Amino acid sequence: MPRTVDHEERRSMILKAFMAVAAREGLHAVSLRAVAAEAGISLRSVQYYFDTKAGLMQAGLAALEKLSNERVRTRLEALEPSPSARTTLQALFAVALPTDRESRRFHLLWTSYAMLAMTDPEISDRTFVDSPNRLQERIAFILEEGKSSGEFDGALNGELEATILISLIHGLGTAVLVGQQTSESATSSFEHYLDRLAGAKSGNG
Amino acid sequence: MPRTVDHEERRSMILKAFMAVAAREGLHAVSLRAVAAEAGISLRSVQYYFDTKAGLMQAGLAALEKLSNERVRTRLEALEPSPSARTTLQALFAVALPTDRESRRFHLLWTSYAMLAMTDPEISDRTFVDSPNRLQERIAFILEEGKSSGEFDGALNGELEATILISLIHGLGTAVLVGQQTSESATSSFEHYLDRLAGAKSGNG
DNA sequence: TTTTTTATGATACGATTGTACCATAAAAAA
DNA sequence: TTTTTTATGGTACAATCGTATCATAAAAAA
Repeated sequence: MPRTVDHEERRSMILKAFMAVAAREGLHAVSLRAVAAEAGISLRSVQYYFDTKAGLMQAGLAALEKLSNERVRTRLEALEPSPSARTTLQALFAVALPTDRESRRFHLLWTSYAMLAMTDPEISDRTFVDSPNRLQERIAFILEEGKSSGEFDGALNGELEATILISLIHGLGTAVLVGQQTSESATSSFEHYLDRLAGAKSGNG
Repeated sequence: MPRTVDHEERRSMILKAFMAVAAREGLHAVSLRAVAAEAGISLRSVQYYFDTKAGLMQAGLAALEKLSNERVRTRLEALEPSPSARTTLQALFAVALPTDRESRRFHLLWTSYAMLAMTDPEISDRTFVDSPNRLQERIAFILEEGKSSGEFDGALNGELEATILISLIHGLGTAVLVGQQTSESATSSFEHYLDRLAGAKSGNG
Protein backbone atom coordinates (compact mmCIF):
# COMPACT_ATOMS: atom_id res chain seq x y z
CA MET A 1 0.00 0.00 0.00
CA PRO A 2 2.78 2.54 0.68
CA ARG A 3 4.04 4.72 -2.11
CA THR A 4 1.19 5.84 -4.33
CA VAL A 5 -1.51 6.51 -1.79
CA ASP A 6 -4.05 9.21 -2.50
CA HIS A 7 -3.03 11.98 -0.15
CA GLU A 8 -6.25 13.90 -0.51
CA GLU A 9 -8.32 10.82 0.18
CA ARG A 10 -6.17 10.10 3.21
CA ARG A 11 -6.46 13.62 4.51
CA SER A 12 -10.22 13.75 4.11
CA MET A 13 -10.52 10.39 5.86
CA ILE A 14 -8.60 11.77 8.81
CA LEU A 15 -10.59 14.99 8.74
CA LYS A 16 -13.77 12.98 8.95
CA ALA A 17 -12.44 11.37 12.11
CA PHE A 18 -11.43 14.80 13.36
CA MET A 19 -14.98 16.09 12.91
CA ALA A 20 -16.42 13.09 14.70
CA VAL A 21 -14.17 13.56 17.71
CA ALA A 22 -14.63 17.33 17.80
CA ALA A 23 -18.41 17.06 17.60
CA ARG A 24 -18.58 14.35 20.25
CA GLU A 25 -16.08 15.67 22.79
CA GLY A 26 -15.81 19.32 21.88
CA LEU A 27 -13.29 21.16 19.76
CA HIS A 28 -11.16 21.89 22.80
CA ALA A 29 -10.84 18.20 23.61
CA VAL A 30 -9.48 17.15 20.23
CA SER A 31 -6.10 15.46 20.45
CA LEU A 32 -3.97 13.89 17.76
CA ARG A 33 -4.22 10.56 19.51
CA ALA A 34 -8.02 10.71 19.72
CA VAL A 35 -8.25 11.50 16.01
CA ALA A 36 -5.85 8.67 15.20
CA ALA A 37 -7.88 6.23 17.25
CA GLU A 38 -11.12 7.39 15.65
CA ALA A 39 -9.63 6.91 12.20
CA GLY A 40 -8.11 3.59 13.17
CA ILE A 41 -4.58 4.62 12.28
CA SER A 42 -1.46 5.47 14.23
CA LEU A 43 -0.59 8.79 15.78
CA ARG A 44 2.35 8.99 13.43
CA SER A 45 0.10 8.92 10.37
CA VAL A 46 -1.92 11.89 11.56
CA GLN A 47 1.36 13.72 12.02
CA TYR A 48 2.47 12.63 8.59
CA TYR A 49 -0.54 14.11 6.82
CA PHE A 50 -1.02 17.25 8.92
CA ASP A 51 2.42 17.80 10.39
CA THR A 52 1.34 19.62 13.54
CA LYS A 53 -1.82 19.99 15.55
CA ALA A 54 -2.15 23.55 14.29
CA GLY A 55 -2.09 22.17 10.76
CA LEU A 56 -4.90 19.77 11.60
CA MET A 57 -6.96 22.50 13.22
CA GLN A 58 -6.59 24.78 10.24
CA ALA A 59 -7.49 22.00 7.83
CA GLY A 60 -10.48 21.21 10.00
CA LEU A 61 -11.83 24.72 9.66
CA ALA A 62 -11.26 24.72 5.91
CA ALA A 63 -13.06 21.39 5.61
CA LEU A 64 -15.94 22.74 7.67
CA GLU A 65 -16.31 25.74 5.42
CA LYS A 66 -16.19 23.60 2.30
CA LEU A 67 -18.80 21.26 3.72
CA SER A 68 -21.10 24.17 4.46
CA ASN A 69 -20.73 25.59 0.97
CA GLU A 70 -21.57 22.24 -0.51
CA ARG A 71 -24.66 21.91 1.62
CA VAL A 72 -25.89 25.32 0.53
CA ARG A 73 -25.18 24.61 -3.11
CA THR A 74 -26.93 21.24 -3.00
CA ARG A 75 -29.96 22.76 -1.34
CA LEU A 76 -30.26 25.60 -3.82
CA GLU A 77 -29.79 23.32 -6.80
CA ALA A 78 -32.66 21.19 -5.57
CA LEU A 79 -35.06 24.11 -5.97
CA GLU A 80 -37.36 24.53 -8.91
CA PRO A 81 -35.87 26.56 -11.81
CA SER A 82 -36.01 30.33 -11.31
CA PRO A 83 -37.26 30.19 -7.73
CA SER A 84 -38.83 33.24 -6.17
CA ALA A 85 -36.76 35.36 -3.81
CA ARG A 86 -38.83 34.12 -0.91
CA THR A 87 -38.32 30.49 -1.83
CA THR A 88 -34.58 31.04 -2.07
CA LEU A 89 -34.47 32.79 1.29
CA GLN A 90 -36.48 29.96 2.81
CA ALA A 91 -33.99 27.47 1.44
CA LEU A 92 -31.04 29.42 2.85
CA PHE A 93 -32.77 29.56 6.20
CA ALA A 94 -33.58 25.86 6.16
CA VAL A 95 -30.02 24.86 5.38
CA ALA A 96 -28.74 27.13 8.15
CA LEU A 97 -31.07 25.75 10.78
CA PRO A 98 -29.39 23.05 12.90
CA THR A 99 -32.01 20.35 12.57
CA ASP A 100 -30.28 17.17 11.46
CA ARG A 101 -27.20 15.83 13.20
CA GLU A 102 -24.78 16.96 10.52
CA SER A 103 -26.13 20.49 10.62
CA ARG A 104 -25.99 20.62 14.40
CA ARG A 105 -22.44 19.39 14.25
CA PHE A 106 -21.54 22.10 11.79
CA HIS A 107 -23.04 24.85 13.93
CA LEU A 108 -21.32 23.64 17.06
CA LEU A 109 -17.92 23.41 15.43
CA TRP A 110 -18.23 26.62 13.44
CA THR A 111 -19.11 28.65 16.50
CA SER A 112 -16.42 26.92 18.54
CA TYR A 113 -13.88 27.81 15.88
CA ALA A 114 -15.11 31.41 15.82
CA MET A 115 -14.57 31.74 19.56
CA LEU A 116 -11.22 29.99 19.31
CA ALA A 117 -10.11 32.38 16.59
CA MET A 118 -10.58 35.30 18.95
CA THR A 119 -7.82 34.16 21.28
CA ASP A 120 -5.73 31.84 19.13
CA PRO A 121 -3.72 33.63 16.41
CA GLU A 122 -3.16 30.34 14.57
CA ILE A 123 -6.81 30.20 13.55
CA SER A 124 -7.61 32.74 10.87
CA ASP A 125 -10.29 35.11 12.09
CA ARG A 126 -10.78 36.39 8.54
CA THR A 127 -12.81 33.28 7.84
CA PHE A 128 -15.55 34.50 10.16
CA VAL A 129 -15.74 37.82 8.37
CA ASP A 130 -15.32 36.68 4.78
CA SER A 131 -17.69 33.74 4.90
CA PRO A 132 -20.68 35.64 6.35
CA ASN A 133 -19.87 38.50 4.01
CA ARG A 134 -20.26 36.24 1.02
CA LEU A 135 -23.57 34.98 2.33
CA GLN A 136 -24.71 38.52 3.00
CA GLU A 137 -23.85 39.56 -0.54
CA ARG A 138 -25.77 36.63 -1.83
CA ILE A 139 -28.81 37.60 0.22
CA ALA A 140 -28.54 41.19 -0.97
CA PHE A 141 -28.50 39.91 -4.52
CA ILE A 142 -31.59 37.81 -3.91
CA LEU A 143 -33.35 40.84 -2.48
CA GLU A 144 -32.42 42.87 -5.55
CA GLU A 145 -33.91 40.19 -7.75
CA GLY A 146 -37.01 40.27 -5.61
CA LYS A 147 -37.24 43.99 -6.09
CA SER A 148 -36.90 43.65 -9.86
CA SER A 149 -39.64 41.06 -10.03
CA GLY A 150 -41.95 43.17 -7.88
CA GLU A 151 -41.85 40.66 -5.05
CA PHE A 152 -40.37 43.33 -2.79
CA ASP A 153 -40.73 47.07 -2.71
CA GLY A 154 -38.23 48.83 -4.96
CA ALA A 155 -37.40 51.27 -2.18
CA LEU A 156 -36.24 48.48 0.11
CA ASN A 157 -32.67 48.96 1.35
CA GLY A 158 -31.10 45.71 0.20
CA GLU A 159 -27.84 46.09 2.09
CA LEU A 160 -29.55 46.85 5.40
CA GLU A 161 -32.12 44.13 4.96
CA ALA A 162 -29.42 41.62 4.12
CA THR A 163 -27.59 42.48 7.33
CA ILE A 164 -30.75 41.95 9.31
CA LEU A 165 -31.58 38.72 7.52
CA ILE A 166 -28.20 37.11 7.99
CA SER A 167 -28.12 38.10 11.65
CA LEU A 168 -31.62 36.81 12.17
CA ILE A 169 -30.81 33.52 10.46
CA HIS A 170 -27.71 33.12 12.55
CA GLY A 171 -29.43 34.15 15.75
CA LEU A 172 -32.35 31.79 15.25
CA GLY A 173 -29.92 29.01 14.34
CA THR A 174 -28.00 29.43 17.56
CA ALA A 175 -31.21 29.57 19.58
CA VAL A 176 -32.27 26.26 18.07
CA LEU A 177 -28.83 24.77 18.62
CA VAL A 178 -28.81 25.45 22.35
CA GLY A 179 -32.43 24.37 22.65
CA GLN A 180 -33.98 27.70 23.47
CA GLN A 181 -36.16 27.58 20.37
CA THR A 182 -37.62 24.65 18.53
CA SER A 183 -37.16 24.33 14.78
CA GLU A 184 -40.85 25.00 14.45
CA SER A 185 -40.89 28.24 16.44
CA ALA A 186 -37.78 29.46 14.65
CA THR A 187 -39.35 28.68 11.29
CA SER A 188 -42.61 30.43 12.18
CA SER A 189 -40.65 33.45 13.30
CA PHE A 190 -38.71 33.56 10.09
CA GLU A 191 -41.83 33.14 7.98
CA HIS A 192 -43.51 35.91 9.93
CA TYR A 193 -40.54 38.11 9.28
CA LEU A 194 -40.66 37.38 5.55
CA ASP A 195 -44.36 38.17 5.56
CA ARG A 196 -43.74 41.62 6.95
CA LEU A 197 -40.76 42.15 4.67
CA ALA A 198 -42.91 41.39 1.65
CA GLY A 199 -45.90 43.26 3.03
CA ALA A 200 -44.07 46.48 3.87
CA LYS A 201 -44.01 47.57 0.26
CA SER A 202 -44.50 51.20 1.04
CA GLY A 203 -41.62 51.45 3.48
CA ASN A 204 -41.74 53.56 6.59
CA GLY A 205 -40.33 56.95 5.99
CA MET B 1 -4.91 36.71 58.34
CA PRO B 2 -6.17 33.10 58.49
CA ARG B 3 -9.38 32.28 60.24
CA THR B 4 -12.01 34.89 59.60
CA VAL B 5 -11.51 35.66 55.95
CA ASP B 6 -14.47 36.68 53.82
CA HIS B 7 -15.06 33.62 51.65
CA GLU B 8 -17.31 35.38 49.20
CA GLU B 9 -14.82 38.19 48.74
CA ARG B 10 -12.08 35.63 48.21
CA ARG B 11 -14.11 33.68 45.71
CA SER B 12 -15.05 36.73 43.70
CA MET B 13 -11.41 37.85 43.66
CA ILE B 14 -10.42 34.49 42.20
CA LEU B 15 -13.32 34.57 39.76
CA LYS B 16 -12.13 37.92 38.52
CA ALA B 17 -8.74 36.38 37.79
CA PHE B 18 -10.53 33.48 36.13
CA MET B 19 -12.38 35.85 33.80
CA ALA B 20 -9.19 37.66 32.91
CA VAL B 21 -7.38 34.46 31.99
CA ALA B 22 -10.37 33.02 30.12
CA ALA B 23 -10.87 36.19 28.10
CA ARG B 24 -7.19 36.53 27.27
CA GLU B 25 -6.30 32.93 26.48
CA GLY B 26 -9.68 31.38 25.77
CA LEU B 27 -11.98 29.39 27.99
CA HIS B 28 -10.40 26.13 26.86
CA ALA B 29 -6.96 27.31 28.01
CA VAL B 30 -7.93 28.07 31.59
CA SER B 31 -5.93 26.11 34.14
CA LEU B 32 -5.98 26.25 37.91
CA ARG B 33 -2.35 27.33 37.90
CA ALA B 34 -2.95 30.16 35.44
CA VAL B 35 -5.83 31.46 37.55
CA ALA B 36 -3.73 31.22 40.68
CA ALA B 37 -0.89 33.14 39.05
CA GLU B 38 -3.29 35.79 37.75
CA ALA B 39 -4.76 36.21 41.22
CA GLY B 40 -1.32 36.21 42.81
CA ILE B 41 -2.10 33.29 45.10
CA SER B 42 -1.09 29.67 45.28
CA LEU B 43 -2.62 26.79 43.36
CA ARG B 44 -3.69 25.35 46.68
CA SER B 45 -5.84 28.37 47.48
CA VAL B 46 -7.78 28.07 44.25
CA GLN B 47 -8.42 24.47 45.13
CA TYR B 48 -9.45 25.48 48.61
CA TYR B 49 -12.15 27.85 47.43
CA PHE B 50 -13.44 25.92 44.42
CA ASP B 51 -12.43 22.36 45.24
CA THR B 52 -12.15 21.09 41.67
CA LYS B 53 -11.75 22.59 38.24
CA ALA B 54 -15.35 21.70 37.48
CA GLY B 55 -16.36 23.74 40.51
CA LEU B 56 -14.43 26.72 39.23
CA MET B 57 -15.93 26.41 35.77
CA GLN B 58 -19.45 26.25 37.12
CA ALA B 59 -18.85 29.23 39.39
CA GLY B 60 -17.40 31.09 36.41
CA LEU B 61 -20.58 30.64 34.43
CA ALA B 62 -22.74 31.71 37.35
CA ALA B 63 -20.60 34.81 37.84
CA LEU B 64 -20.88 35.60 34.15
CA GLU B 65 -24.65 35.40 34.27
CA LYS B 66 -24.80 37.56 37.35
CA LEU B 67 -22.54 40.14 35.76
CA SER B 68 -24.74 40.29 32.70
CA ASN B 69 -27.89 40.75 34.74
CA GLU B 70 -26.28 43.59 36.64
CA ARG B 71 -25.24 45.29 33.44
CA VAL B 72 -28.75 45.11 32.08
CA ARG B 73 -30.26 46.37 35.31
CA THR B 74 -27.83 49.28 35.56
CA ARG B 75 -28.52 50.27 31.99
CA LEU B 76 -32.26 50.18 32.37
CA GLU B 77 -32.18 52.09 35.64
CA ALA B 78 -30.22 54.85 33.94
CA LEU B 79 -33.13 55.51 31.58
CA GLU B 80 -35.59 58.31 32.08
CA PRO B 81 -38.66 57.41 34.15
CA SER B 82 -41.35 55.54 32.20
CA PRO B 83 -39.31 55.13 29.04
CA SER B 84 -41.05 54.31 25.78
CA ALA B 85 -40.96 50.73 24.53
CA ARG B 86 -38.59 51.77 21.78
CA THR B 87 -36.20 53.43 24.21
CA THR B 88 -36.17 50.32 26.39
CA LEU B 89 -35.53 48.07 23.41
CA GLN B 90 -32.72 50.34 22.30
CA ALA B 91 -31.17 50.10 25.75
CA LEU B 92 -31.41 46.32 25.74
CA PHE B 93 -29.79 46.22 22.33
CA ALA B 94 -27.02 48.61 23.38
CA VAL B 95 -26.14 46.60 26.44
CA ALA B 96 -26.08 43.41 24.38
CA LEU B 97 -23.79 44.83 21.73
CA PRO B 98 -20.12 43.91 22.36
CA THR B 99 -18.62 47.37 22.11
CA ASP B 100 -16.52 47.95 25.21
CA ARG B 101 -13.94 45.45 26.40
CA GLU B 102 -16.06 44.09 29.22
CA SER B 103 -18.97 43.48 26.91
CA ARG B 104 -16.79 41.76 24.34
CA ARG B 105 -15.35 39.61 27.07
CA PHE B 106 -18.82 38.62 28.22
CA HIS B 107 -19.92 37.67 24.72
CA LEU B 108 -16.82 35.62 24.07
CA LEU B 109 -17.07 33.70 27.32
CA TRP B 110 -20.82 33.26 27.22
CA THR B 111 -20.74 31.76 23.75
CA SER B 112 -17.72 29.64 24.64
CA TYR B 113 -19.61 28.29 27.63
CA ALA B 114 -22.67 27.61 25.49
CA MET B 115 -20.62 25.51 23.10
CA LEU B 116 -18.85 23.81 25.97
CA ALA B 117 -22.17 22.91 27.56
CA MET B 118 -23.13 20.96 24.46
CA THR B 119 -20.41 18.37 24.95
CA ASP B 120 -19.53 18.68 28.63
CA PRO B 121 -22.24 17.36 30.99
CA GLU B 122 -20.66 19.20 33.92
CA ILE B 123 -21.75 22.56 32.50
CA SER B 124 -25.48 23.05 32.85
CA ASP B 125 -27.04 23.57 29.44
CA ARG B 126 -30.24 24.79 31.10
CA THR B 127 -28.55 28.14 31.61
CA PHE B 128 -28.55 28.79 27.89
CA VAL B 129 -32.26 28.10 27.67
CA ASP B 130 -33.44 29.77 30.85
CA SER B 131 -31.45 32.95 30.56
CA PRO B 132 -32.54 33.83 26.99
CA ASN B 133 -36.06 32.80 27.94
CA ARG B 134 -36.15 35.37 30.70
CA LEU B 135 -34.89 38.03 28.32
CA GLN B 136 -37.45 37.01 25.74
CA GLU B 137 -40.25 37.28 28.28
CA ARG B 138 -39.03 40.70 29.22
CA ILE B 139 -39.05 41.78 25.59
CA ALA B 140 -42.52 40.37 25.12
CA PHE B 141 -43.64 42.38 28.13
CA ILE B 142 -42.11 45.55 26.69
CA LEU B 143 -43.93 44.93 23.42
CA GLU B 144 -47.19 44.49 25.28
CA GLU B 145 -46.65 47.81 27.00
CA GLY B 146 -45.91 49.36 23.62
CA LYS B 147 -49.17 47.97 22.32
CA SER B 148 -51.11 49.40 25.26
CA SER B 149 -49.62 52.83 24.77
CA GLY B 150 -50.34 52.78 21.06
CA GLU B 151 -46.66 52.74 20.18
CA PHE B 152 -47.17 49.41 18.43
CA ASP B 153 -50.12 47.91 16.64
CA GLY B 154 -52.44 46.06 18.99
CA ALA B 155 -52.58 43.12 16.59
CA LEU B 156 -48.86 42.58 16.81
CA ASN B 157 -47.91 39.07 17.91
CA GLY B 158 -45.76 39.80 20.95
CA GLU B 159 -44.45 36.30 21.43
CA LEU B 160 -43.35 35.96 17.82
CA GLU B 161 -41.86 39.43 17.69
CA ALA B 162 -39.96 38.82 20.90
CA THR B 163 -38.44 35.68 19.43
CA ILE B 164 -37.35 37.61 16.38
CA LEU B 165 -36.00 40.48 18.43
CA ILE B 166 -33.92 38.37 20.77
CA SER B 167 -32.50 36.38 17.89
CA LEU B 168 -31.73 39.54 15.96
CA ILE B 169 -30.05 41.12 18.95
CA HIS B 170 -27.98 38.03 19.53
CA GLY B 171 -27.14 37.61 15.85
CA LEU B 172 -26.05 41.20 15.43
CA GLY B 173 -24.03 40.96 18.62
CA THR B 174 -22.14 37.95 17.37
CA ALA B 175 -21.55 39.60 14.01
CA VAL B 176 -20.01 42.59 15.76
CA LEU B 177 -17.97 40.35 18.04
CA VAL B 178 -16.29 38.51 15.20
CA GLY B 179 -15.82 41.73 13.27
CA GLN B 180 -18.19 41.07 10.42
CA GLN B 181 -20.30 44.09 11.32
CA THR B 182 -19.33 47.35 12.92
CA SER B 183 -21.24 48.65 15.90
CA GLU B 184 -22.57 51.39 13.65
CA SER B 185 -23.92 49.10 10.94
CA ALA B 186 -25.45 46.81 13.53
CA THR B 187 -27.10 49.75 15.24
CA SER B 188 -28.47 51.13 11.95
CA SER B 189 -29.86 47.73 11.13
CA PHE B 190 -31.55 47.45 14.48
CA GLU B 191 -32.99 50.96 14.24
CA HIS B 192 -34.25 50.19 10.78
CA TYR B 193 -35.90 47.09 12.11
CA LEU B 194 -37.59 49.03 14.91
CA ASP B 195 -38.78 51.57 12.36
CA ARG B 196 -40.56 48.91 10.39
CA LEU B 197 -41.88 47.24 13.52
CA ALA B 198 -43.42 50.51 14.63
CA GLY B 199 -44.52 51.42 11.13
CA ALA B 200 -46.25 48.16 10.34
CA LYS B 201 -49.27 49.09 12.38
CA SER B 202 -51.75 47.52 10.01
CA GLY B 203 -50.02 44.14 9.92
CA ASN B 204 -49.80 42.07 6.81
CA GLY B 205 -52.74 39.72 6.68
C1' DT C 1 17.99 -7.23 -8.58
C1' DT C 2 19.53 -3.35 -6.05
C1' DT C 3 18.51 1.19 -4.48
C1' DT C 4 15.76 4.87 -3.22
C1' DT C 5 11.54 6.91 -1.73
C1' DT C 6 7.11 6.75 0.63
C1' DA C 7 4.11 5.62 4.30
C1' DT C 8 3.53 3.84 8.74
C1' DG C 9 4.42 1.97 13.40
C1' DA C 10 6.46 2.27 17.89
C1' DT C 11 8.15 4.88 21.28
C1' DA C 12 10.64 8.29 24.03
C1' DC C 13 10.77 13.09 25.96
C1' DG C 14 9.72 17.23 28.17
C1' DA C 15 5.90 20.00 29.43
C1' DT C 16 1.50 20.69 31.50
C1' DT C 17 -2.59 19.37 33.92
C1' DG C 18 -5.90 18.14 37.82
C1' DT C 19 -5.68 16.15 42.09
C1' DA C 20 -4.05 14.70 46.55
C1' DC C 21 -1.20 15.03 50.50
C1' DC C 22 1.69 17.09 54.07
C1' DA C 23 3.21 20.92 56.70
C1' DT C 24 2.38 25.16 59.12
C1' DA C 25 1.28 30.04 60.34
C1' DA C 26 -2.29 32.47 62.45
C1' DA C 27 -6.36 33.20 64.81
C1' DA C 28 -10.09 31.63 67.59
C1' DA C 29 -11.58 28.60 71.42
C1' DA C 30 -10.71 26.21 75.57
C1' DT D 1 -1.59 29.28 77.99
C1' DT D 2 -2.85 25.26 75.49
C1' DT D 3 -5.62 23.34 71.90
C1' DT D 4 -8.23 23.31 67.90
C1' DT D 5 -9.70 25.12 63.55
C1' DT D 6 -8.93 27.78 59.35
C1' DA D 7 -6.33 29.22 55.48
C1' DT D 8 -2.40 28.76 52.73
C1' DG D 9 2.02 27.14 50.69
C1' DG D 10 4.74 23.56 48.70
C1' DT D 11 5.08 19.54 46.33
C1' DA D 12 4.52 14.88 44.50
C1' DC D 13 1.99 11.88 41.24
C1' DA D 14 -0.17 9.82 37.49
C1' DA D 15 -2.15 11.03 33.18
C1' DT D 16 -2.17 13.24 28.87
C1' DC D 17 -0.41 16.12 25.36
C1' DG D 18 2.37 17.67 21.12
C1' DT D 19 6.49 16.66 19.09
C1' DA D 20 10.58 14.31 17.60
C1' DT D 21 13.22 10.19 16.51
C1' DC D 22 14.25 5.61 14.96
C1' DA D 23 13.01 1.59 12.46
C1' DT D 24 10.97 -0.71 8.59
C1' DA D 25 7.63 -2.66 5.20
C1' DA D 26 6.36 -1.89 0.65
C1' DA D 27 6.41 -0.01 -3.75
C1' DA D 28 8.60 2.53 -7.33
C1' DA D 29 12.94 3.57 -9.73
C1' DA D 30 17.41 2.32 -11.17
